[in-house]
Amino acid sequence: MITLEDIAKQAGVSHSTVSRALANSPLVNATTKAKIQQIAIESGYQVNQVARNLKTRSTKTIGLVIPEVSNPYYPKLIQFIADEVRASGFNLQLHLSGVHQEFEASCIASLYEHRVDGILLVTAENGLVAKEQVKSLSNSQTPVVLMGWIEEAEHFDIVTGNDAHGGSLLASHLLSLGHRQIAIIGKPPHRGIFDRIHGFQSTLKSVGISIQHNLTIPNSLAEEDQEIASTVQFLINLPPPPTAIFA
Amino acid sequence: MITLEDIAKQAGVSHSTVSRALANSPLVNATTKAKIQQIAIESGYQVNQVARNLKTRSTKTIGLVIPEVSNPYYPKLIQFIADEVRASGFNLQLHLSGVHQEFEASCIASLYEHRVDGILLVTAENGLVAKEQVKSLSNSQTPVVLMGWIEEAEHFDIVTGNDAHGGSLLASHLLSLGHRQIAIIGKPPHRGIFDRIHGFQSTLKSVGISIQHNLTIPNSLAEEDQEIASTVQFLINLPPPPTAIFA
DNA sequence: TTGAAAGCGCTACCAG
DNA sequence: CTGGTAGCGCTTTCAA
Repeated sequence: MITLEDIAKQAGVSHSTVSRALANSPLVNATTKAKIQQIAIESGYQVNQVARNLKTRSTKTIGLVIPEVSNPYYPKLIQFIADEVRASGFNLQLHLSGVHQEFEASCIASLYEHRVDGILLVTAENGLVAKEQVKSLSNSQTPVVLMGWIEEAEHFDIVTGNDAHGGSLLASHLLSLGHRQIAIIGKPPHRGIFDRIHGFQSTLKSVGISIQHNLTIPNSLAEEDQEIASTVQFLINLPPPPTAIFA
Repeated sequence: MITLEDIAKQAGVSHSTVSRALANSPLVNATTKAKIQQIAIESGYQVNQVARNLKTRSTKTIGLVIPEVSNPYYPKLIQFIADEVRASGFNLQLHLSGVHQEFEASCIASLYEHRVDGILLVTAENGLVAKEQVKSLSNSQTPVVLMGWIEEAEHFDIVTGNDAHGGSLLASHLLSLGHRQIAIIGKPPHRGIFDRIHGFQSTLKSVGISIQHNLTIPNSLAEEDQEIASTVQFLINLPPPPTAIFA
């Protein structure tokens, strides 16, 4: 492995000068700089980021913890994050925390040990599993941002959708169109949907519309496309049928 | 950031001893060791892998270069690799080289700079873009394994499917079933399929069956499901129709 | 069983 | 403009 020292010898200067030259510092004589850079290229020198990271106390890498990758939502997220990270001149350390986030804690530990400059932690149905770790990390220097479903946001930095508000907006929209007989398909399989339905229903209630249970179809009856089709059929055949369906 | 030295002070020993104790070395007095480990846990010490990597000249991480992640094949690959890497106690540094592998070279450079212990390079339709880099890497200490389509394997370590042989096997199978009128759907959009068709056709030829061009449907006519359906319809209506379709 | 010391390759300070 | 030197935090000899 070729080092700064090797180049220094070849160029007849000190390794400090080489370091400066390769960082394109204006403190180096232009001729010397050119010569050094030339030698560096010819010899195929590649800086040792490990040493640099140790010295500068920064790794220019961010850690991404994501449950899995078979759910197509995650690859999309990874793609976006990876592009952004590269564009900013950072690196990505990827850890899969497992479908049930069973490795979440060890992923975080490993990333901290590698002194990544920041952690992006994507949670899933189980919420934030390694809560204590994240807490102690935020007390340290490492910034952590959570994405996904988090039960209690506490003092964490977090990016998530406001599902309840979304549901509420939907309800307002339908109400403004004059709908009063509104069916609901889908029972909460996980938090986000629960919140959406909850927001939807409470807005309905707030204007005095009571939830009609015969119009509320639990999710278990509407998992497959086919079942959804027949569920819709059933709703339409009701006397009177709903004028709108929230699904 | 808490270091070995901090723990050493607290325990009243030297940092060398702490290092040994945390590595569970038998050279350390059992009582001291227990005490040190206790302090380490209480203080929340986490080893600095950057420093360790510099000293040991090994990073326990492998670099994965993959074109993109929207093609569902790649997430599957990532999942598998990530699991294996973790199971072996390694870390994963992920780089997306871009749909057309436009970043392949810089990905490899970055991984080398980080002194990863090995690189897994997945190529796509463009083949191996950063050929020179890989060559010089294999001359260095960093092992590189290529996956995907590679035009010339040269001296690289490579894992790939034998598409031509696969096509040939398919042909033999159909022949053994007595088929002689065999249609082919799909023109090569990329190398693998080209090879498969080629292997298929040469096996056909080798037993004296000439390729019937009216039975060979170019891919451009069969990209969408719908078009494939009508293509099949067309083939079946031929006088005489093929008895088998290779698609 | 322990500590002192060297050194991984780099950056950055301080003199000159 | 340049070199010497210190030191990032760790592992690993070498002596004691």
